[in-house]
This record gives sequence, C-alpha cells and structure tokens, in this order.
Amino acid sequence: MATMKDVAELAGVSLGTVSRVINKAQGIKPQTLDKVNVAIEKLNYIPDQYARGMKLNRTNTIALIVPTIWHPFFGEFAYHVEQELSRLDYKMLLCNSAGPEKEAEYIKMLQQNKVDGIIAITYSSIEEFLSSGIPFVSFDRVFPGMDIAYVASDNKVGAEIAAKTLIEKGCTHFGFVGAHNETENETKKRRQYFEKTIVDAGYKISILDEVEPVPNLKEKIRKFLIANPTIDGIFTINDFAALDVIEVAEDLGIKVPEDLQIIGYDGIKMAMERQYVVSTIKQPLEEMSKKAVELILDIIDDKEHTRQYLIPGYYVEGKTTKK
Amino acid sequence: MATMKDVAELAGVSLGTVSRVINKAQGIKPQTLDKVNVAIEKLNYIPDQYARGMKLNRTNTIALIVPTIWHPFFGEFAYHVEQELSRLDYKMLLCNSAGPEKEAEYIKMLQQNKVDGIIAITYSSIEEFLSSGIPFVSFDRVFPGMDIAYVASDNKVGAEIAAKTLIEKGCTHFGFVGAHNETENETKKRRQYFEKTIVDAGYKISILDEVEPVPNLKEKIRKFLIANPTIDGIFTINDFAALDVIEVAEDLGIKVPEDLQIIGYDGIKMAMERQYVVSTIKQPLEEMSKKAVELILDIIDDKEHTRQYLIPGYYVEGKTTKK
DNA sequence: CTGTTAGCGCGTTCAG
DNA sequence: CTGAACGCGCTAACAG
Repeated sequence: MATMKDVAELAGVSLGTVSRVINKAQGIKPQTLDKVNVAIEKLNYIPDQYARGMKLNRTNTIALIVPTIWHPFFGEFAYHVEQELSRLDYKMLLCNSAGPEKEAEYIKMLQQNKVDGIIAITYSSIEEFLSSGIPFVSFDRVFPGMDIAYVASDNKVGAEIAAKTLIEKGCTHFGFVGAHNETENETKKRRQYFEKTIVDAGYKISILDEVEPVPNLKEKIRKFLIANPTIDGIFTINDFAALDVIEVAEDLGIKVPEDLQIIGYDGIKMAMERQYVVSTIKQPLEEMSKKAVELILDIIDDKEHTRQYLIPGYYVEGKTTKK
Repeated sequence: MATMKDVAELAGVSLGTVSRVINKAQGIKPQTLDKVNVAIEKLNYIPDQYARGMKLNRTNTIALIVPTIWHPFFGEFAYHVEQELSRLDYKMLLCNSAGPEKEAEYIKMLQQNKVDGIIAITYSSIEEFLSSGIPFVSFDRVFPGMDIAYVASDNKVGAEIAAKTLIEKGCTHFGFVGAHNETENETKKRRQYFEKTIVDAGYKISILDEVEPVPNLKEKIRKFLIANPTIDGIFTINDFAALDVIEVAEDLGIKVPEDLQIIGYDGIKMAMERQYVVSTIKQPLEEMSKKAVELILDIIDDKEHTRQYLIPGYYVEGKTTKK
C-alpha cells in the first residue's frame, strides 16, 4: 500500500500539499496539483480512511441494526438503506440484533468503532442508545415525548385505508388477526384504527389479537374462522399473518378472495422483482429508507431538521381481494 | 470519550501498562491489574478500534458482497455469516453489488477501509479482487485452475439427488427449466447432471434453458408445458423458477403435485421461521457460511488450510412432490 | 513486572 | 501558495 509519504516524494512536494489535494482544498497551483495527481495515479494511492477517521472522528460508516436480515421486510429495508448510503459514499455495517442482549453488545462495539451513527429497528429498550450519545435514528417505532429521531409508517392511515378498502369491496363482517407484545408499540394502531373505522361505519367486527410469542397462531386462526363463519373481510397485522390466514382458509374450504378477502400489512415480496404475496398496505420502504439516511446524516452534521417522520403507506392489490 | 491516557493517569500507571491490561498480556501484578480495571470501569473506557487497527493493520471487519440483500437466498446467507462473524467478534460490512461496476468501486472502498477480508458472491470478473491482494473467499462460484478460495454447494450431487428423487416418485417424462448466462458457471451443472442421470436411467427428458436475462420466463414455460403435455416431473434451476412453473401449471389446470411434481434448488423460505416454498435441493447455507468465515479468517491469519470446499445439499420435501 | 518512546497514516496548525 | 512539525489513540520494542 502506498502512503501519502510515497506520493509526496514521487511528486516532489510535501505531505501537507498532498493532503490538500486529497481534500480538494482551494488555491493550489495547477502545476503542483497536476504533479500530485499524476503521482497518486502512478502509485495507485488510496487514502486510509481509518487513519483519517482518527483525526476527523469520522468514519463514513453507519450501522444498521435489524432483528434479522433473513426476513423480506428487513431485507428490503437494508437494501434501500445500503443503496442510499453507498450513493452518498458511506458504508453500512449490518447487525442482526436477534434479541435485546445482543443489541447492547452492539452499541458498545459501535462506540469502539466510531461508526458515525446508527439506524435501528429495535423493539427493546432504547435508553442505551441515548446515553451512548451516538447519532441515532429509530425506524418503524416512535417514541412519544422523547427526543428521538424516527421514521415510521403511519399505521393509523394504513389501518383506515385497509378498512375502507374492504368496505368498498363489499365485506360486511370484518376480522382482525394479529399479535402484539407488551411494549408500547406503534403497530397497535393497526388494530385500533381498523376497528374504529369499521365500528364507525356500523359494521360488525371480530378480533383475534394474541400476545407474542404465539406458538400456534394457525390453530388459533382456525378456531377463529370456525367460530366466525360469516367473516368475509380480514385485516392482518402483517403479511405473514395474512399468509397464515390463507392457508387455514384453504384448509377449511374457504375460498380466497371469493368467500374471504384479506388485506395484510407491510408489502413484502420474496425478492425485488417478484410479486406482492397478498393484497396489502405497502410501507413505502424506499422513501422511508432514504429519509432515515437523510436524517442520520443531518444529525451527524448537526443540521437540525424535523426529527420525526410519519410516512403513510398505500394499498397494493394482490390476489387476496376482489378486483 | 475517555482515552487510554485518562485511564493511565487515574490508575497512576503508564500507558504501556494499560495497553497490556487491554490486551490481556501475561504477568501483570494483580494489584496493578485491579487498579487499571477500576479506572477503566470508572471512566467507562472503550478502546478505539480504529486507532488500534492503524497499528495492527487489523480492523476485525469483513466485507460481504452480494448481488442484492433483498433476496431470500442472500438474506439467509448474510444472516448466517453475520451471526458467525459476530460470535468471533468480527463485524460485517454489507455491500449490494448490483452489477459489476459497483463491485469494482467496492473493492477500492474496501482497500481504503482496510477490511481484513472479503467474502463475495460475485458473477463478474474476479481479477480485481485478486490483484488487490486482500484476503478473498468466493461463495457459490468456483474458479477452476485459479488459486481462489471458495465455498460452494456441490451442484452435481444436488442435481443427481433431484433426478433420483423424481424417478423414485414415479415420474416418467422429465423436464428441466432454467436460465443461464455466458460466464462459466457452476450452476450449469444442475442441468448437466440432471439430464445425464435421467438419460442414463433410460427416461425421456425435455429442456427449457434460456439465456439470461429472460424477460418473460413464464410465457416460455407456458409454451414448454403445452408442447410437452406428458411431462410429470420437473427440476428447476432454482426455487423461483419452480414458483413460476407452479403458477403456469395452475393456470393451465395442471395439478401440482398430482399431475406434475416439481423440485427446485436452493431451499429458500420467506423467513427463518417459515416453510420452504417448494420441494427443493437445500443448500446448507448455515454450514457453508460458517465454512466461508472460517476460511477467510484462516487466510487472514495465514493458516493455510484446504482452500476449496464443495458442500453437498440435500433434498427437502415441500408441497410440490408426492409423499 | 512496569515506564518510556517511536511510530502507524493522516490532517492541521504555523511559519515561511 | 507550500513545507515542517505536531498529535490523534494505540501497540511494541526496549529499558530499567
């Protein structure tokens, strides 16, 4: 590896001059600039970002913490974040938190490594992130009252769209299928506002809302569908739950979407070029990812912008609703 | 951020001593060790990995390059790699190569950043990796004759298992559905040995093997199935192709698996806890990932082990074959 | 067993 | 406009 020193020698200038060229400083004599550039080219010199980072306290690296990358929602999210980051000449350190204990470890690791900031989907306690003083953006979870920057989808609007869509498509007895955990959670609005919209419109609604973890959700769904044979429109907490409902329905001889229409949430696909797996409320992940990146960089640069973004999703028609 | 100097002062020892404590050196007086540890605790001191990396030329970071993380196969792979890496106290830099040009950029970036090594699934030219001199492990692609470390699945064995399984399950007219590109490619063995096994067994086989990119694979499959109505067993180049075959078959009123049995390749799921989407030849990604990590670390440490691993997959029964 | 010191590769004064 | 010198936080070699 060639170093700045080598370049300086070859170009017949001093270290400082080379540094200035690298950093595109003003007022360098075109001639010297040329000499240096030639030397850089010749030696195939590449500045060492870490030596540099040590001085500047900047590493141009952002950490992304997700529960697991092996999941289409997080996979898509990570994809967009990385694309955006790389466009801006940043790198992405990826962490599967896979539980609260590993998250804490990661924070420590990230401090050591001086990543410039963290974007995280975390469902565990956030205090450690705050106290660490590292620029931090929360994704998909809001922290009411706390001064934490976040980007999340507007679950209220999404739930309302789901309800209205099912009503438009002629359903009369509605169901909600989901699971939740104890933490105060933005996703609870999916049930809350779906229920409210249906009730306000004067329709009947039945709820299946288990507490996580749910070992045998399908069995629960089975009983739920049997107990409520008139249900003809279901909104689920996410697309995976919708897939479960489909399987159970098929098993019970209930035809989707003829007898039962289903709308999920998230908008997952198996891969970018594939179809959506169910009719769904799509979270605009590309837009959200870009916003999250913009936010974290603004925070790093101390440009204070709006720090909280709630972005609405939109309905995507799949094969689980009537045309 | 506290530094080593602060710790040394507070503990009343010198920098070197603190360094020794951090690095768990032998032969430190228990008393001093204690003093230092207390000071570290008190100051909440965390060593700066980058300053350290500058000395050691080690960053404890591995880059993983995949075409796109938004894909269940690469998602699972990245998941396992990260898990293993994190277990060994390494971090993972994730890169979506999304085409050859970005790959080259990444190599440069990675040199700058002194990642200790690269694990890559790359279908473009490999020369740049080699010339860069960075420890490198190729995944899912072998380089015959070249001294490149790789981990890949044994496509020959997989294809043979697929053929034998379909034969066992009573098929008599076989089909292969796939696509390939011009690069010399290990995955071509999937077709090659499937075909050979079927022919050797004395059965009839029909082939649909397009050149990538294939804009309308489903239409091609449709024509293929119509032209070959007696096909009752199909092996596809990967699980996505199998999904396409299923959709077309359903559309044509062909029942899967009653009329047509299908075996894919890869063993993708939508997420860890989900089912396999089709009967398939599963690539043992967890094992392969661990091996890839082991390999890259061995190369970094100059421990010369076997540098080429071909790991056989195994048959997984899904819903596209008879019991 | 511990303190001292010389860099690692770079950015940034501060003089010229 | 440019060069020399210092220091970022740390490790390693060498003294003591």
